[in-house]
Amino acid sequence: MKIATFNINGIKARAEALPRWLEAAAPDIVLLQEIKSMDDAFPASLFEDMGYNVAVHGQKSFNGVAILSKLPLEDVRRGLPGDPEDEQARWIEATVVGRRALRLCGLYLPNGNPAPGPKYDYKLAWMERMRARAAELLAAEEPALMAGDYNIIPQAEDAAKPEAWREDALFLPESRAAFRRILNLGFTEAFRAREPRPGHYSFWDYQAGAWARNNGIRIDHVLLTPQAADLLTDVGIDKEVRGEDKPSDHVPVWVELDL
DNA sequence: ATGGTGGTCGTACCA
Repeated sequence: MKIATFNINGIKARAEALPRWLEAAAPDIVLLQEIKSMDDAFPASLFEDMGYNVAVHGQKSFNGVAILSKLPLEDVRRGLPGDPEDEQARWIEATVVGRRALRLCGLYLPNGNPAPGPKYDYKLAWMERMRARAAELLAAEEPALMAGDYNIIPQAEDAAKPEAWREDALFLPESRAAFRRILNLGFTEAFRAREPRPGHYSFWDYQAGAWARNNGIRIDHVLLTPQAADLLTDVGIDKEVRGEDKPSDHVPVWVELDL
């Protein structure tokens, strides 16, 4: 079962590129971020016509996450627990059942810039809430994954020019430590586990010819519980998508699970 | 050399 995460940077702007990639890559499940759409404006029928079930947690103009799945989506939950006053749409969960059940968590972690400042405080607080939910997933001792745009460059080798990110919220030591606090609860970072070599990126800025210069960063990640990691057979980044017409600034990152 | 591009909404904000 092929499960992908893809920050599409606006569903309206990606109305051609996203279906094109779905046809080519044929993922079973896709966790989408930055749909920048309200629930009722999301073109669910476009994907339903391609055989996907659709669950949306939308927001006007900003953020927004969704799940496309060829398997039925059960027990859908929207929003990251822990702060009832947080209205930003950055978290969605659902369960799919193959040979066994898999809990899916799709996330769009706050960017946090500029740091320091209130946006950075929000990022760190959000990550602490995520850590609590992550601990619950581990305690269940079942296959589960958390995939999405983490807005975290885990290590220097995950950036073409790490020095350029030294003071950025995506690479600050406190950001990376918060990411490790989640990871070190017992998750497997799927791409790193299967491809330890540097030079693999999932985001290239639209500005300053970043794609042409391969000035990228790896910030889209798939974290697996041990029971999901047992099922991992392959990983990949579909970087060629970045060079096609009207691309997102992110590309799909995927895992293959023997589910 | 502190620029540059893109999406969404609406003439500003976010990344």
